[in-house]
Amino acid sequence: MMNNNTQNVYLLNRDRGLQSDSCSNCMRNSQCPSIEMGSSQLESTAYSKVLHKTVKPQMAVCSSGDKFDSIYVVRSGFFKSYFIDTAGIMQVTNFHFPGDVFGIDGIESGVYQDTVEALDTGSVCKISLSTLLQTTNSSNTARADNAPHVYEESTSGANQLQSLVRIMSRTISRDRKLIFALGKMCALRRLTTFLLEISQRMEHSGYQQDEFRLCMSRTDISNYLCLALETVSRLFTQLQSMKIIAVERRDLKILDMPGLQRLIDDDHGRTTAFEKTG
Amino acid sequence: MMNNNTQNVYLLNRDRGLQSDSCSNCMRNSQCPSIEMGSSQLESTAYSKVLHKTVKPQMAVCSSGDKFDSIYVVRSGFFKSYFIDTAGIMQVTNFHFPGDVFGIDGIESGVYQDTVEALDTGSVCKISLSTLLQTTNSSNTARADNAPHVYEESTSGANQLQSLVRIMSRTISRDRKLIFALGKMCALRRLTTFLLEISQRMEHSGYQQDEFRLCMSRTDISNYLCLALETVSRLFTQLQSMKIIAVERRDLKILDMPGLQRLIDDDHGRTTAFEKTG
DNA sequence: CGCGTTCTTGACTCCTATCAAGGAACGTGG
DNA sequence: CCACGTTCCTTGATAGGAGTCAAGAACGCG
Repeated sequence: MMNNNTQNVYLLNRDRGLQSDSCSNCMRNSQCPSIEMGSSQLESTAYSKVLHKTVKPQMAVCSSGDKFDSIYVVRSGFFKSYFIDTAGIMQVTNFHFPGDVFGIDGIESGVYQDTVEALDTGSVCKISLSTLLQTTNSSNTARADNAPHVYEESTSGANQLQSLVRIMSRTISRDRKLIFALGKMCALRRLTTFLLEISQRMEHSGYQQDEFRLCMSRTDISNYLCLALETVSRLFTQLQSMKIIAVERRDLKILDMPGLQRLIDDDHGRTTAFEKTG
Repeated sequence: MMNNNTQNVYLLNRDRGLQSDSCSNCMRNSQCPSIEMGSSQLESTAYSKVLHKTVKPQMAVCSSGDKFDSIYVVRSGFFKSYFIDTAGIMQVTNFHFPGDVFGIDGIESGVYQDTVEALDTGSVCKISLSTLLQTTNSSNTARADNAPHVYEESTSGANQLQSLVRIMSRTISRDRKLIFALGKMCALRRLTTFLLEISQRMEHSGYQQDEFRLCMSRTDISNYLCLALETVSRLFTQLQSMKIIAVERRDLKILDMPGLQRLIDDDHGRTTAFEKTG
C-alpha cells in the first residue's frame, strides 16, 4: 500500500549524514542546533570531542536521574523521552526527530529529568558540557569562578545561555500546547492534532509530510496523548473510514490534509472545559 | 468556622511590604526574585524605575499579545494567568502568589503569551526591560550591537540570563507536573494535588499552610484543572465528608494533611494511562 | 512453523460532563 | 434594614465518551 521509494531516498540522505565525520560536512549542518549551541567553533577547535554515537532500538541515550554532562543532537533515527513518576507510572514527554536537540532538561538541576530512548537504530551527536564550555572560553575572556551551575562556569558564554533560553522557550510553548490538548480536547482532536504535528516535524526533518512511517508504537502514542491504546487504534480506524488518512500499522498516508485540519478546528469536544470568554 | 486572626496578621505584613517604598526595606526582600533578576543593583542606581503598581480585581496587569516590556513581581494579592486559544477557549495556566515573578513568558517572542489578571486588590513591582538592561550594562562593559532580542542587547548581562534560565526551568518542571496531572490523574487526585500545592505555596508566601482563603473561584480551579465546575464542587464536598478538609466557600482548612497526601499516593485512577514500567 | 508482540475489534462499565434547579452570599438601591 | 438582582456555589439526574476486559488477527522473528 505504501510507497517505499521516498523512504529509501531519505535513508540515503541519512547515511550521507552518518558517513561524514565532521560537522561542517553533515547534511544537517544548516538546521543543526548544535551549531547554534557553539559547535561551529567546536568543529574547528576541538572537534574530536563531539562524539557521534550509534544507538540500537530501545537503548537509552541518557537516563533520568543521571548526572548531566552532555547535550545531544539527533543525526538519524527517532527517539522518545519519558519519565517515571514516584508511583512508577511512565509519561512519554516528547518524540525527537533528526535535527532535534535533547538533554537540555538536565542543565538546571544537574541531572537529566527524562530518559531518552531510541525507537529504532539511530545516531546522535553527543556534545559534552566541558567541550561546550571550552569552546566559548577559548573565544572569550576566561573567568575565574567555579560556581556549581553550568552557566555560571562560563559567564562569558552568553551565546550558550541565549540558545538555552531559546530552546527552553520552545519547550515551554510546546508543553503549553500539550497541556491544552490533554485538558481541553477530546480524544479525536488530540490524535488529529498529534498527527498534524508529526507530519510537520517529519517534513522539517526532510521526509514527506503526507506519507511516512510512524516511528512510534500505538502504546507510545497513547501514553503521550494520555489515551487508552484501544482508543488510539479505534480513532485511526475511524479516520481511515472518513478517508482522511490511510493507515496500515505504522505506515501512514494523509489523504485529506485540509480535512484533518478541519477536524481540529470544528470539533469542540467537551464544552465546559471549552468555556468561551464572557 | 474559620479563624480570621491569621489572615489579619498577614494583612499587616503585607501592608508593611506595601508601605516601604524601597526594595531593601521590602519585607519580601530576601525571597524577592527581582533581587535575583538584578534589582538589588537597581535599587541603589535607578530605583525610581521600579514601579509599584496597585491593581484592582479583574484588572489585567499585562495582556496576551502585548509587546513585552517588563517583568513583574507580586508584592501583595493574588493573580491568575491565562491564554485564549484560536477557538476562543480560555486556559488558566497558573496562579501567582506574593513573591512570584510573572511576565517572563514574553521574553523570547517579544510579546506576552499570557494575560495576567488580579484575583483581588493587589500590588506588583513592575521592572521595565530598559531598567533591567541599564542596571547590568552600568556594571559591565557595554556592547555595541543592537540585536532584536532582549538578551542579545545585553550580552554582558549573564546574571539576568542565568536567572532567566532558572525561572524558565522552574516553569518547565511545573508545566510537566500539570501535564502529568491532566493526563494521568483522575479528578479527585487532580484536586488533592492542587490543594497540596496551593497549601505549600501559601506557606511559602507567608500564610498558614493548613488554613487559608482560596484566592480563586471554583470556575478558575476547574478551568486550571480542566474539570467541570460541578465536579470540583462535588469533590470539595466529598473531601469534607471524608474529614480531610473543612471548606466553606473559599475558606479552607486542611484537617488531615497526611490523609490528603495518602489520597494522592494511593489513588491510582485510570490504569491504562497509569501503565507501569515493564 | 510456532510464538511473542503489536494492533484491531467488540461488549460493557464507569467516570465525569452536561443539564437543570435551588440555595447562600454579596452589593445596590429603596 | 430589607427587597432585589447577580454571582457563586452546591446538589441531583442523566448521558456520553473513553477506559477496561477479552478475544482474535496480523506481523516479525528465531
